[in-house]
Amino acid sequence: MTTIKIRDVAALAGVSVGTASRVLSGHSSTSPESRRKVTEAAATLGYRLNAQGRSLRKGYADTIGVLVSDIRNPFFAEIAHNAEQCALGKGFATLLCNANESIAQQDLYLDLLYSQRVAGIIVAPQGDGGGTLRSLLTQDVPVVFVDRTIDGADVPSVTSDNQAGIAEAIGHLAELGHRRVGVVAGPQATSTGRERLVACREAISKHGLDADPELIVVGDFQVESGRRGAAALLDLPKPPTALLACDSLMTFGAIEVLRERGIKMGRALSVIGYDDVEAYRLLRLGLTVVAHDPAQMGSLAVGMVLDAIVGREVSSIVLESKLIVRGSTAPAMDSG
Amino acid sequence: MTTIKIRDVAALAGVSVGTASRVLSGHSSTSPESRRKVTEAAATLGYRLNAQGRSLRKGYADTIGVLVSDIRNPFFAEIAHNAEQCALGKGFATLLCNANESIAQQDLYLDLLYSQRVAGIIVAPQGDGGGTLRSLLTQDVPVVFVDRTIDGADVPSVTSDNQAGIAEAIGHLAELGHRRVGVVAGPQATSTGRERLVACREAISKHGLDADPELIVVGDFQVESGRRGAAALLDLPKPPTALLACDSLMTFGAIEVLRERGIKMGRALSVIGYDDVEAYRLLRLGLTVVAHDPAQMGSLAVGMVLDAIVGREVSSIVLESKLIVRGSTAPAMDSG
DNA sequence: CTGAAAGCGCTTACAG
DNA sequence: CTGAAAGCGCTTACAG
Repeated sequence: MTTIKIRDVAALAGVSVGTASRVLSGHSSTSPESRRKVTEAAATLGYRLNAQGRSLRKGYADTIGVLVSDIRNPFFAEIAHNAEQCALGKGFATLLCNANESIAQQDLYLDLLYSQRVAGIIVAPQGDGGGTLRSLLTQDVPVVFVDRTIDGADVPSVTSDNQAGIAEAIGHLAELGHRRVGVVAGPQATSTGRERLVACREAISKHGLDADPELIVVGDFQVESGRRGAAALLDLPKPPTALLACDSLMTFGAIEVLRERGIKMGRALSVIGYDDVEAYRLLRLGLTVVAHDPAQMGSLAVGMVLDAIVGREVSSIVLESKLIVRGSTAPAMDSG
Repeated sequence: MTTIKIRDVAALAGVSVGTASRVLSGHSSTSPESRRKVTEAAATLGYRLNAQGRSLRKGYADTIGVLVSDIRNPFFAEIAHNAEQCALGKGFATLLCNANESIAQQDLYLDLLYSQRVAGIIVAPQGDGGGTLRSLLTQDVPVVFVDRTIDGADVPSVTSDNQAGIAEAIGHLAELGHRRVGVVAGPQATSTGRERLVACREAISKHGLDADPELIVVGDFQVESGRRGAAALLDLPKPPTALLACDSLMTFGAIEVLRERGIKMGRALSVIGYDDVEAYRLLRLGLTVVAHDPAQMGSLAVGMVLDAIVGREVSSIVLESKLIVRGSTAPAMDSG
């Protein structure tokens, strides 16, 4: 069962391969008669295009690459899902890749996507922009950053206003009378991790809250680090009266610890989570969160990369990020 | 900035393209001297392989395709993640695609994967095996089904023993004295949806439970259908005393309804969920579940497809599926 | 160990 | 509208 190629279709249809190609790709002008014959022959033989051949000749493929940092993270799953659906609507298939929060794996998949000559790449990057990422940017494939950015890289991005969301969150806690706010920060190898931590420090200082460095622990955007971070904060000689976790997975971890210890959110401890993911709703614990919009990020990123592909100028977009107050934050109880 | 090709590397290194290719792909024998020169030239120029060219020539790519039914479903995200990591360890990059529980989209991506000439395809299929799927099976690309199967298709698969898990679940409820068990079943276009529903009916009949057809509602493996299904069951003139939802997303939906209505699980209503996904742990509501192992499914599927690629015989695997009893199931309260 | 050459499957100016 | 031919970037027998 040798795989059949356009030459076979042309032979059966009694036309040249050129004509067969023109019919099959639907581009140039063809006579109704050849259209009929070629279409019929292709159907009879079960012809299926070899994309390698086409792309090699055309110099690019009708695919875009989407590289997220962690496909099991519901926030990124949402971005990926929306990007993919949106791209599909515009005639581009998506190659979805998972960096698994590893720079080495990010580089590997970036290499893969480039070597597949995808028309464009959407990536939630990590690291310092060295390695494959840097060299990729010197190639002529459009790249768009989503959610995260790389310092100094001249790449259009769609991100959230981390600073504003965090400022609101800390401001809210300050208003409620909290002085010691514990922060489970994200990895400093990511722009979101850094920006949110900087914003925390600024807001803490601005409101004159306790700037004890012990109140800040750095996690890695994974559930387990949220657990460890929250536990460490609670075990402090002088524990915080409020907690802020800087992504959804770490928020999950933190909440688990509270549940295990029987600590009621909003009473003994105020808690603010990050990313208003669907799973929070299920918890029905009325979690106050810093919310932004992964679905919109995904769609906008696709729009940008498609614009870039056709050579249009694109500029970065910063989406809103805001506090949604629910029941998990409450006035501070006097701890001293 | 024209993209540089192997010819440029060869020129700079002062060797033929053949030698350059041999060095770069690391296959055939080459002299240390040419290795040095070519490697250096490639580095200097920032050469990056064009996978289109290579695959076209070799007839296949070092990639496998993984097509899941819904990337936002944590169960499939887990399968996808493990498959991808496992494949990477064996030197294969993964092209992850999302059918979004749509047969049309499944076909589209199947087409894409085949046209990319991936070395093998892992798919959680849906539908009757018509369309692209059928024609794909006549091609010579190895296909492995994961989680789901297609009736009559001669394709190796790694699945869970749905029948056993469901039998245990219903048996457990029968033992607790439940007579009216409500079932939120999965879509009948999927093998898992069908198998689980059949198993429910069998077990209900075997234990002499109430076989009222109103007690069975069919959903689509999405949260919203779990909500609707559970609501419909609870609104029955004679509502069930126990509920079984046949996948994790529908379980989420059902739980939401219970929470909204203030129904305590395990007291007023016994509940059994499906898939022991991580998110359940967070709920800390002690959900009794039918559990199976998506991570293992993903790894095993990769092993099978790689075996098939090198021409080894592979046979289907059925993994265990079992009931984990927690607090959400309790003896039936007399409702009459 | 190496070079010259053919060819993987496709598309697209170029003539006609 | 159509055919013949070149060429996309790579690998691999084939000689040497």
